[in-house]
Amino acid sequence: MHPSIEPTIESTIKNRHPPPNQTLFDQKRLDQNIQNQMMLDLDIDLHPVHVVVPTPLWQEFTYLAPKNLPIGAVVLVSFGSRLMWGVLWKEVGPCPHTPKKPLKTIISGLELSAFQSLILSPSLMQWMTSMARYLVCPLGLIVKMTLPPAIKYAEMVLYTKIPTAEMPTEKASAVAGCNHVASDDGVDDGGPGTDCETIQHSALLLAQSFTESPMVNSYTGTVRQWASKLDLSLANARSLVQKKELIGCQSPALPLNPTPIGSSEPLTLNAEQTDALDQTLSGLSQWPCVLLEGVTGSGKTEVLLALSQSFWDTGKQVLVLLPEIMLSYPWCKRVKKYFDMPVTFWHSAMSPRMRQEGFENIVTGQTRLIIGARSALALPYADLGLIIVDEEHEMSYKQSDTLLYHGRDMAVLRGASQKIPVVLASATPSMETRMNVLQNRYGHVRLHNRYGGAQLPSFSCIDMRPHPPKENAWISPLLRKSIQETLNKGEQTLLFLNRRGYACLWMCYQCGYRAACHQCSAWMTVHEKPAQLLCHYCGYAVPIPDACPGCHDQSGVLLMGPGIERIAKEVATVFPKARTCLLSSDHVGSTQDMTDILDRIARKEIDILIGTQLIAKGYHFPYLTCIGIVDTDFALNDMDFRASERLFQLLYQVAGRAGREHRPGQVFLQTMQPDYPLFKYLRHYNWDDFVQQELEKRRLLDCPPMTRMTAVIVSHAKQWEVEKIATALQKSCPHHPDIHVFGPAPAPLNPLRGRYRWRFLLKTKPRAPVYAFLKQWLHTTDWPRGVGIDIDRDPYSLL
DNA sequence: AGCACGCCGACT
DNA sequence: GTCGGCGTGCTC
Repeated sequence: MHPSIEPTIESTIKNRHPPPNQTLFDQKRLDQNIQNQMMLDLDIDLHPVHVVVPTPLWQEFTYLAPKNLPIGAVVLVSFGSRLMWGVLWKEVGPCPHTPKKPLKTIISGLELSAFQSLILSPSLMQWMTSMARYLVCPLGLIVKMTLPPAIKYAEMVLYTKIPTAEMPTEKASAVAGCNHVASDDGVDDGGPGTDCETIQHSALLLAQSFTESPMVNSYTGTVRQWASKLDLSLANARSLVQKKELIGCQSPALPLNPTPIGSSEPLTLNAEQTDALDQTLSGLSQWPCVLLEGVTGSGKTEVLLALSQSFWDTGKQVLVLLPEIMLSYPWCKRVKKYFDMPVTFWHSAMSPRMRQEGFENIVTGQTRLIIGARSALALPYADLGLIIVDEEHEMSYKQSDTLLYHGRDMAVLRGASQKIPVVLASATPSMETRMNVLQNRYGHVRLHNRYGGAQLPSFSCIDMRPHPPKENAWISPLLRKSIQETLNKGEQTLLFLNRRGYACLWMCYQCGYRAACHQCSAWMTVHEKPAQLLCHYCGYAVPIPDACPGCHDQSGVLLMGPGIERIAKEVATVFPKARTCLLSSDHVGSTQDMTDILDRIARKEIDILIGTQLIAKGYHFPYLTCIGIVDTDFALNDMDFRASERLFQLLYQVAGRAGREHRPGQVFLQTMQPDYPLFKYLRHYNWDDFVQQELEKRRLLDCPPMTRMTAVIVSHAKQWEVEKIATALQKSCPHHPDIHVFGPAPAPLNPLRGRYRWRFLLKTKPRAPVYAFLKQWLHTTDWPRGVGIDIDRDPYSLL
């Protein structure tokens, strides 16, 4: 049995799915076949093991596995009606539970035991367990992140090349046939269970003989990697395997490719950066995690790249986590500037081909720099040496695609589990990270100055009270004047307003009807570009009505609260000649759109940018010198305890876009409350004092980071069902001295997406046994269908 | 979560 | 008569 036969097993089984007029494939016969094949052909000892499959189930599933398969091996099993790749998690005792049916046998993993590169390390598995416990979710969901769906795991087999000239034919055939030795009964003299060891042993010898021979190219890779190395099509590379020119081999000892990295342009750091690099390196020997805090434009990225290089030099992989995939473009440009090395991207918007290629490169260690979104965090890296979490404070790290977790926190957890150093980078670190620094749990390195002597832009408030903004006049005369001056100088302006669309409310003059979302109890936002009313919470959209649905009046509507589209309209009338560009998630569909726009800005093809928080991130605009913050007052009334922190970070980041090179920048903040304390700190970029008073405020309110919180959300399509369950839960709530349960209370914005939600809020002491508490409370009874119980650890949104 | 099975309405 | 809706139940 050659390893290349392995995918064939999979496809054979898949082909057994019911041909049109036949009954379903006979699972029992299939199992028997596999088992027989294993027993007869290979005479392998089987034992019961738990395999964790990527499903959201709390049960454990027991299979029979060959004894030589290691814990952590990635294996194919038949699960229900389909085949799934899972992880051989643990061996189970001689007498596990008594299943009604005979246990199924692992389908593959056997051939791979000698050749596969995919075996999860104990420390990775430990992190996965910790993560499942933190999230209070089944392990299967974590496995789903580590082994993403739609990856062809059967193709993860490693091959090495037999140089046709040097390799004697007999040796080659002996090598290629080494598996047959095992499958031919009687040839091998070993007793039961030794065959696989034989395979492994010969494979090992083989691998050694190759790597030790100077004549032989020791490159090791998957078929796909060979195809790209030899510049062949995948099919041609596969035929090399058929022709035995590529033969299965064991994963070589890491570092795989300690080849030096070419550099296009030397990466030179200034004195402050060099100092920061040294401090970070020494900090990482002291703390598991170091915060690199640098003002916007201080050249953090260069410090991080220099740091990464020291890990690449030892063959280690570096993972850079970004809150938005859009940010990978500026990062990639910076990398390409200094290093001539392959970069692997990992995010949700990748094509299946890129995904497969990237996964193979990550797992085999072919790539040493991975730039990715949160989802890249759980992958089974060959040899991860450093995790960088850029823009550490970004709340978008905590978003729920499938599971609700904070990318930064899980990165720190993985670092701790696997002894991988973690660097958090930000100009405006979060209160949580700040707190960890204050408690001496993290190291702290600062960059105080902008790179190349650039200055932070001057910051001034424009008091809007004397001239309150009028309909279609949201830009104050002072700001207008400044924009004009900037235009005259041929420089760029950014108008910032964190409100998508045209207006945030559609309201009838006559009867006061306000357009609301049917599913979310939220007002519909008026959009112009696709002309529609849109719910920002669930995406429900309707055409803008011609007449008021309430009173059928056609005379007119009031559009309350300007969005950026409306500001754009005002700009068009005030500065008709200026070239403008709208930047929000509604106007930028893809990474490509974003890179196009960023390039246009860099080429000075745009004079006035009008954008939401999308532009506040980490972009570099050399000609941007004037920033107008149109309105932030709405944010001052936010009930969320993190509102001030968020606003400060947002405005600080927006301000950081200006005056990045030698042109000094100016920021104008329009407000009705110029005396608001936050603005006082902001004007002087006084982050430290802001943090101090903010932490004091949190202490008084008993809020994070002084205390930990967990939200438990009960949801159902019917209002009274939720109330019933919430009340029942309140009664059954256990008691623990370190856990205080508040609620239940109906969530704000009820219903959301057609579901009613009630919330409990748990405030807990640092070491409180939250997992055990929640398991006992919520998982002891089976809830009726339609009931949702969601747990949000360290919630960031109170919605 | 998937996916199959199962039991009722509108169609070539 | 079937195609197809989604309710229910299972996955070693």
